[in-house]
Amino acid sequence: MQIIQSSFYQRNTVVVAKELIGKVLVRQIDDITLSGIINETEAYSSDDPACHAYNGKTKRNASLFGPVGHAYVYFTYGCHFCMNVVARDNSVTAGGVLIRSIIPLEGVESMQKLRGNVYQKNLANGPGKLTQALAINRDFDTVNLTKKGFLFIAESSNRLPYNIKATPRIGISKGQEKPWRFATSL
DNA sequence: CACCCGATTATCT
DNA sequence: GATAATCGGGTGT
Repeated sequence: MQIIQSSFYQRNTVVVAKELIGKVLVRQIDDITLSGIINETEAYSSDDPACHAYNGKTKRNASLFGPVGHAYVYFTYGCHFCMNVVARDNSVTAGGVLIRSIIPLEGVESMQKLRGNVYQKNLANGPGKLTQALAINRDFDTVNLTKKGFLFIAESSNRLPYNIKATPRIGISKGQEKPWRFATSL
């Protein structure tokens, strides 16, 4: 299992979003491993009105301005967490990639318990769902994902996805024209 | 299967 | 006081 280094994230946010498709998100809970293949992402950078960091740094979005390869986790709609990976080049002050969906790989039974026994297809196919399936909460904000620990991202041993589609992003009111959502069905 | 709506809270105006 | 990078359950076709 090869962990992705921070240099991977020190590039244009949109490029990182696209290339994160097919990587493996790993969550280690004590001696249990939960993992899944990332198959849907969205790019948000500070030059984009849809980005949380567009209007400057606040307490909530501070980690988007922090070191690349770390997590940005926020709470929304009163009941859901969403997870981003901080990624940007030097042309912007903040940026991150929203992980929207993973395909469960290891620890499926544990994910089902965390999710309340839903079918595998619906286990982690949404930003709020995957954080619940992996037991990710606000405490994971600023966690370093480039070191082996309880949460990190690794190269996949599976074949690379071949049909990545770029489409407009979901659930936003500004910047809707940018095709910065990436998805694959593997 | 399409559409509608409530939950529930941090953040900003 | 309004809004939000969502979800799941409900209703109606």
